[in-house]
Amino acid sequence: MASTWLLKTEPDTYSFAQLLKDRKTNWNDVRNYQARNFLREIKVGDRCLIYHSGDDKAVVGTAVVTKSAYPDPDPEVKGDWVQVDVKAEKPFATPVPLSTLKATAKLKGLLLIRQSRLSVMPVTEEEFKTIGALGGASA
DNA sequence: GCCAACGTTGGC
DNA sequence: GCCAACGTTGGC
Repeated sequence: MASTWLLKTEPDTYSFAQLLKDRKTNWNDVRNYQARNFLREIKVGDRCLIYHSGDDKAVVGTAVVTKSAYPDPDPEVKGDWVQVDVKAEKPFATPVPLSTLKATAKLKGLLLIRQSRLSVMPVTEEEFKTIGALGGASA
């Protein structure tokens, strides 16, 4: 059974718009053990919310996993880090800002709110649907 | 193995 | 630009 996740990115570094343009990308540069452990649990077909930190601070769209965790192939990378491949699914008609996430009772448990520095985190099916509805995505 | 110091991230 | 949260590092 597929899981749902939230992936955070700095729009200056790699934006969802760029992902839409590329259609798919390797989600690399995660350098946090907790985030890495979540990355390893991600499976092909899992759906992800894409969140922009920094200036946007909003969930901007969804993506689908096309390859589960594999070692970062960059020889410069020291240590046991992994990445996954994702393809763009759809952009939200209306990006859902952090302030809205915080103001929504159903989303009180979001890890994003409790632990803002985590860059890869699980979300529940219900949270995924709730955020999708707020963003105007058709399920 | 503990804890203080320090660095980084991200929101305001 | 500041501050809070949290992770990492290094001394003991």
